[in-house]
Amino acid sequence: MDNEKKTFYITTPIYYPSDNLHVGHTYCTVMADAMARFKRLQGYDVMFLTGTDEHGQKIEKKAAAAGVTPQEYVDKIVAGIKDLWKTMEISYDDFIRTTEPRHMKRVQEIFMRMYEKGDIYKGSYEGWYCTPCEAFWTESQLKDGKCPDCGRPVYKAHESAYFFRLSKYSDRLVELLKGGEFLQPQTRVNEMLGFIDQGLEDLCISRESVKWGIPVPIDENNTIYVWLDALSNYVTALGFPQLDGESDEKYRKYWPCDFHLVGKEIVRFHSIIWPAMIMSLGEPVPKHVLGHGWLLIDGGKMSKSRGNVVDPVKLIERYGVDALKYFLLREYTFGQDGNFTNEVMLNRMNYDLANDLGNLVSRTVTMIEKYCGGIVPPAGPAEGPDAELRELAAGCRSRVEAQMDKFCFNYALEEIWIVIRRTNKYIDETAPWLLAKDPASRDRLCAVMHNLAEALRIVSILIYPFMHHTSGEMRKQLGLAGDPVWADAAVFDMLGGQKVERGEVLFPRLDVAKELEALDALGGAPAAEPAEEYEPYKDSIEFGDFDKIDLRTGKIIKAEKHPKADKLLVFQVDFGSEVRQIISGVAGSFAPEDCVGQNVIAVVNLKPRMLRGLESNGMIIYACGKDGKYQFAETKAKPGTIVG
RNA sequence: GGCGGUGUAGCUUAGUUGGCUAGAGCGUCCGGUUCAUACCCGGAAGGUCGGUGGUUCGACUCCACUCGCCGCUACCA
Repeated sequence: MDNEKKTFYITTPIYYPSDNLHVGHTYCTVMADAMARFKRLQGYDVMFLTGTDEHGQKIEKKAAAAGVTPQEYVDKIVAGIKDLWKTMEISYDDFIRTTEPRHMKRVQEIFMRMYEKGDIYKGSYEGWYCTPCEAFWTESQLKDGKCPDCGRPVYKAHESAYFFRLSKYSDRLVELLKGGEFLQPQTRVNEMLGFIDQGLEDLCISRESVKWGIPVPIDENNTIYVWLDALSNYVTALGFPQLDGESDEKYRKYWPCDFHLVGKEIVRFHSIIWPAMIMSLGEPVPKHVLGHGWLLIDGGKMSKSRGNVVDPVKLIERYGVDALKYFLLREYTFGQDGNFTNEVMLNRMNYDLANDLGNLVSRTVTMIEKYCGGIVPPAGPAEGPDAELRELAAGCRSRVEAQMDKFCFNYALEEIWIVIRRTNKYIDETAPWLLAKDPASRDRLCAVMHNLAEALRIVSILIYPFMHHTSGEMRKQLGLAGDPVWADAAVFDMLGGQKVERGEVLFPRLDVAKELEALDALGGAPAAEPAEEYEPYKDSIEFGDFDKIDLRTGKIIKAEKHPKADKLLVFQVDFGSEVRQIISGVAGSFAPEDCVGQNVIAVVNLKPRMLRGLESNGMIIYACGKDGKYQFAETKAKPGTIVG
């Protein structure tokens, strides 16, 4: 007998537990959860994986600063993350931590397989490293000389390391990306193709300096670097590679993955590096990678230092899991950035949940109690708007499916709300309170009540993947037993004889002005004291190294935009003995005219360098904030003075 | 600078291969109703579909140029 259900494997990224998570992380996980619940309801055998990426230098340093071991440090934060998912009722089937033995030993095995295949070789690495992001960047990737991801300073690091022959897979990756629907949204495909087009460099996959990581099996001085370590989680959690005495049954069952849900900032790793690794292992590549957008606050990225982090726990405490999940899934379009504001959220909760859905349930149950003794009547002959309501409600299921297939949670919910709004209208059209006054319309009144209950029953099934509490509460109030069955959502006239039971208000109406005030007071308060994160000092150097640098004061006597580069300013700097041309990438921070007359400190013995056709002879010293804005290092000394 | 995307009512947005009076939600104004969480229902106002110029019998939909924003990438000594 072959009754095996179709499988569905979906993942979130594994989060980096250096801090607690915010609504942005929650957003991604909520989408994955809704999809997982939806697929289960449809009858799929679902595997929903999330987890944490726990290695790396940043954790090492954070732990040291906190005076605990890295393991203790991550244990604590991971416990917090699991708590959050519990609060959010995220229905993951497995939670993988990269510090678990099941993961670590398999990553080592993966390393060995790739090594033995000749896809990993030893070399030496030099690059720019961003500690907070745990990322190496090539010179060309830096933005204003800083980490292109977080805008913080990077420093040069070099050491012996192992490399993955990423370049070898260029052609196959292009084929994969062009092939169809591997990566969505489509605009990301162009970006990735453009990236590959410029030539893929081999990827450094180990680090000498980081101790907190999985050791390279053949070299105790190296630990495996984040990509190989973290990305592998999607298969190690399933038991791949198969190890002695352990089962890889799940791998054989669920791989290749149906959907890797990731933020747009890590699309590249998931659509280039990860498939290349899988290709190297000779295994089938994942079916889809989906890059979602970010939740922005006031148009900017959510970040601790900006003090605009939204704490999901506080929102849940105040409004409930379902309301928050509904808002996140309804308001934003998959793949696009969305602006998060408390006001938009509160309005959504009021209009859609309290006014439309909550109130509809309330008025329906009340009327059935009042007019029908609390018992849902059987179906009656259809008349007036009945047919339209039935058709709309019963047909909604397939429309929801169509939207969910495209990960369009917002449109799926919109489809459901069309039914809800139509049902509200149906009450007005049929005016049960008038029917109730005339004994002759008794049958019609019952038929109307039946239809209302039916519409709500269907809605209770349709919203289950998104708001299972609300679904349950609705079903309780409608006197429905058992879990929702997806097939039942396409059928009308199932009810008759159930005892309804008026319950609590599903979603209380919120006083928006009052709530806004309360939320502000809760600590959304901007940057009261944005826990300033300072960069760790670089490794110490010999005095001799420092003494090689010749620093002098100078005065800018002329400043203009570089004609062929939008980020560069071309300065003429008077050093007393001579006037030199120095170019800096600070066009984003200063208007040229404001720079004239500015005293500066500059390195004067740097080798001259051509920048877009103009020579730069030296380097001006700036202070650079985390916002990427530069400030001059002030001096009052006269031009030409030695700084040291 | 290169490549890609995007710009539709106050806000968020729908608009398959070009075709009747460009849809929807929220907001605004007017009206209706009372079963309900001062909710719900109806109606109206509001868009020269970023700008200019083309192709076409006809363009929000195609082409060119242009402006704004966004992403990837490059210059940042």
